[in-house]
Amino acid sequence: MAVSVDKEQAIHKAAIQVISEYGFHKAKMAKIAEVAGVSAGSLYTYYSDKDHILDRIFEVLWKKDWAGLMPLAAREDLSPLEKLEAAIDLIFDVLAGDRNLIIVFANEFNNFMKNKEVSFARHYTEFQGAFLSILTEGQAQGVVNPHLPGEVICDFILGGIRKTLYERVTSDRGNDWAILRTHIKAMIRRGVLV
Amino acid sequence: MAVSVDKEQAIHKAAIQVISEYGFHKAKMAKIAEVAGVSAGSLYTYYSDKDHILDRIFEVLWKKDWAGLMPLAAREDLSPLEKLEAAIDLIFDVLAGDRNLIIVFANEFNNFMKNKEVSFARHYTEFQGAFLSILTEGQAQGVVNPHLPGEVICDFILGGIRKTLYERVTSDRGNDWAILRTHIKAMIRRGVLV
Amino acid sequence: MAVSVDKEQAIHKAAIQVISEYGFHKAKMAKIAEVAGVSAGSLYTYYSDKDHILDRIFEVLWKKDWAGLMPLAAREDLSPLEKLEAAIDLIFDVLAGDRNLIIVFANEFNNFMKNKEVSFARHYTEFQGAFLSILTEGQAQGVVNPHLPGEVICDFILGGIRKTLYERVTSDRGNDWAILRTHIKAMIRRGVLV
Amino acid sequence: MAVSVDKEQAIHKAAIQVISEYGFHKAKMAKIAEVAGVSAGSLYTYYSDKDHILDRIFEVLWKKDWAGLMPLAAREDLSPLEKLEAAIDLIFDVLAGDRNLIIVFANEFNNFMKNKEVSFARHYTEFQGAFLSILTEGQAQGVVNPHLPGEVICDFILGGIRKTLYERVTSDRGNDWAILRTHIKAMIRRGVLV
DNA sequence: AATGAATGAGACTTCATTCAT
DNA sequence: AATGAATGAAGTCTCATTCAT
Repeated sequence: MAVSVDKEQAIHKAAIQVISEYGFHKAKMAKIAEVAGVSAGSLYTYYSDKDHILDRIFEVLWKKDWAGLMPLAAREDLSPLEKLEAAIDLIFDVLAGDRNLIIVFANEFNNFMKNKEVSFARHYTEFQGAFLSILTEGQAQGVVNPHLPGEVICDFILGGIRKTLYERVTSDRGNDWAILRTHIKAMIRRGVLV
Repeated sequence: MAVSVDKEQAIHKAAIQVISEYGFHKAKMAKIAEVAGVSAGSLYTYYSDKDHILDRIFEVLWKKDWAGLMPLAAREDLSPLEKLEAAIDLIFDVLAGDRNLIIVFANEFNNFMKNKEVSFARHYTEFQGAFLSILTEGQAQGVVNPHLPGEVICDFILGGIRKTLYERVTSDRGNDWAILRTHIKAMIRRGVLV
Repeated sequence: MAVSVDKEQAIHKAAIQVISEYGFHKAKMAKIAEVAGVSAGSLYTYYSDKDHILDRIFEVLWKKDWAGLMPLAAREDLSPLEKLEAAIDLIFDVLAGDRNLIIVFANEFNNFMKNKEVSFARHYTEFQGAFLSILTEGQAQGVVNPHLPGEVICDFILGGIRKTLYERVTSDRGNDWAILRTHIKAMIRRGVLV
Repeated sequence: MAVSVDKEQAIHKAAIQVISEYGFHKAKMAKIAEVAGVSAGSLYTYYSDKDHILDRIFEVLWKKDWAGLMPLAAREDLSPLEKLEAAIDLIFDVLAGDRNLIIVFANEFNNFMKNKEVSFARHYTEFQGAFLSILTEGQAQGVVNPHLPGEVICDFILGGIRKTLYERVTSDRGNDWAILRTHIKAMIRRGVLV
C-alpha cells in the first residue's frame, strides 16, 4: 500500500493537539502516535523526525494563506487601510477557530524560528516585508502616522494579535471571533482613547 | 562559610543566559553550571531542581517591580491615562535593557504558566486585574473607548509590548528604549492612523 | 512482536542473581541488563523502575506457593503436627534448591517489608496468621507446648529456617535439602536434647 | 583540641539510630552528622569513610561480650547444657534492650559479612566454632541429639534468636526480655511439642 | 507499509567525600 | 579540630529513533 494521505493528516492533526497540550519538548512521539491512531514507528514513514513534524505544521500554516499577503500588498485597487484590514482578516482567517493551532503557534513560534533553516524564516521575512510595505504606503499617502517606525507597528500588531488569540482560547473569553476582529481593528486604527 | 549570595546570583544569571540561548528544555544543567563557574552539583545547593531555577527567575522578575502596579492602580492623584503610561513604563523599566531576560520571558512565559501552581499565576492575575482596573476607570471617566472590552485591550497591549521587545533584542533593531517606549505609548493611545 | 515472556523472565532471573551477589542497593540496573542480555532501556519495558523489580521478585515468590499455607491451615483432615510439617515442607519447596533466591530473600526481606505498601505486607501477615493458627490449634489439642507464645514459636522457626538455608547456600554445607528438612523438623518438634 | 571521645560516641550512637531507621545504604552521612550534632565533615575526623562506621558498630558489638563465648566454651566446671544456656544469655545480654542495635544487627549482618575483610569474619567464625564445640561436647556426653549436625543446630538457633529479637522490637510484642529468654531456651531444649 | 519492542545516548540528580576557612 | 559548601563520579530513568518481523 502506498503512503496514506489520511494517515499523514491524522498525524499532523494529532501532533498539533498533543503539542498544544504539552508543548513541543514534552510532547512525546508515542503520545502523538497514540492520538493519531498509528504506531510510533509509523510516524517515521511520514516524517523524518520530531522536528520535521513541527516544521510541517508551520509550513502548512504558511501555505494555508499567509502567503496571500504578498499579492494583497501589491494590489493597486485597494487603499493602504483596506489592505491593513485585509491583512488582519487574513491572520484571523488562518488561525481563528482552531484552538490548538493558536496555542502551538503562540508557544512554539519563537523557538521554531530560532532553530530553523532559512526556508521558513525567509517566508516569515517576506510576510513581514509585505506587512511593512502596506504600512509604508500608508505613511506615504498620509494616512498612517509617519512618526512610528514600521517595524514597531508591525511587531506590536502581530504580538498583540497573537496574545489576544492565545488568551482567548486559553482562558474562557468566549469565541466570537467576528466581534474580536472588529475590536482589534479599531484598536489598531484609533488606539484606546475615545 | 555560609551559602554564597554571589554564587546564587551567578547561577541565576547564567541560567537566564543559557535558557535564553537554548530554551528551557534544551538548557542543560551542566551548561548552566559551566557558565556560572560552579560544578554541576553546586546547582543543587541553591536550587532544588531545574524547575526551581526557572521558578526563581520569574519570581525575581515579579518582585523586581511588577508588583508596583497594584499600588499604582489604586492612586487617586493620577488620571487613568497617567496610570496607563506609568504601567507601560513599569514594564519597560523591568525588562528593557536586559536582553536575555526579555528572551526568557517571551519564550517561557506561556509554558511556565501552564505548569505552575497558584503562586506565580496568582501574581500574574493580580497584575492583570490592576491593569484592567486602570482601563475600566478610564472608560468610566470617558477617556478610554468604552466599546473595547478591557481584557482585549489588556491582552493586546501586553502581547504587543512583549513581541516588540523580543524582536528588538533578537533582530538588530537598535536599543534606544526611551524612544521605543514613546512610540508604543503613542500607538496605544492613538493607534496607527494620523 | 508482543512483549516477550522470555525476556521478562530473563530479567527476573538476572535480577535475582545480581541482587543476590551485590545486594539490592549495589545491584546496578546496567549490570542486571547485561546479565539478562538486554539493553538497559529494555528493563523499563518490563518494569516501571528498580523497586518494581524487587517487588516482583517477592510477588512471584509469594505466588509460587506460600499462599498454599492458608488452605493448608484450614484443613480438617490433618492433625496440627501434620500441618506444621507440611508448612515447613512448603517453605522448603519454595526456596530450597534456588541458591540466589534464598540469598535475596534472606537479605532483602526486612528492608523490603519496611518500604512496602500493604500489598505484600498483608500477604506476609496472612501467612504468619495461618502459621499461628496451626500452632494455636496444636496447643488447643494439647500437642504443642501451651506455655510458649505462638508469635515466639513462629518467629523462631521462620528465623531459624531462613538462616539455616542462607548459611547452607552461602558457606559450603552441602545441598542435601531432604536431610536438612528432616533435621529441622526434628529440632522444631523435640529440640536439641536427646 | 584533641579528638573527642564524646563526639566519637555520639556519632557511633547516631549511626546506629539512623542505620536502624533507613538501612545502611539509605542512611545518609549528613543525617548521621545531624543526629550526632556534628558537622558532616567531622565524621571524617573519627571515621575514614561510611563503611568504617559500620565496621566499628560490629566491632564494638563484638568486643562488648561475644568474645566471652570462647572462654565460656572452654570452661570445665560447667555442663554443656549450662554452657548452651550461658551462650544464649550472652547474646541476649549484648542485644536485648537495645532496639536500634538489634535492627542494625539483623539487617546488616549478612551484607556486612559479604564485604568484610577477614578480621570480623574471623571473629564470627571463632564465635561459631565455640558455639559448635559446646554442642559437640553435648553430643559426646549424650545430652544433645547426636543425629543433628552441629552447624544446623547452630544456624537454626542463631537465626531463630535473631528474628525473634527483630520482630519483637519491630512489631509491638512487648519487651519482657527475661521471659522471652526463658521461652527461647525452652524451645531450644525441648522443641515445641508438649 | 505497519508495527512496537528494543535500543542507548544523554539528562537530571544524589551524596560520600574533600578542603579552604 | 571543626565546619559545611563545593565537588564530581556514578546511577536511574527517559524517549526519539531503529529494525526485525
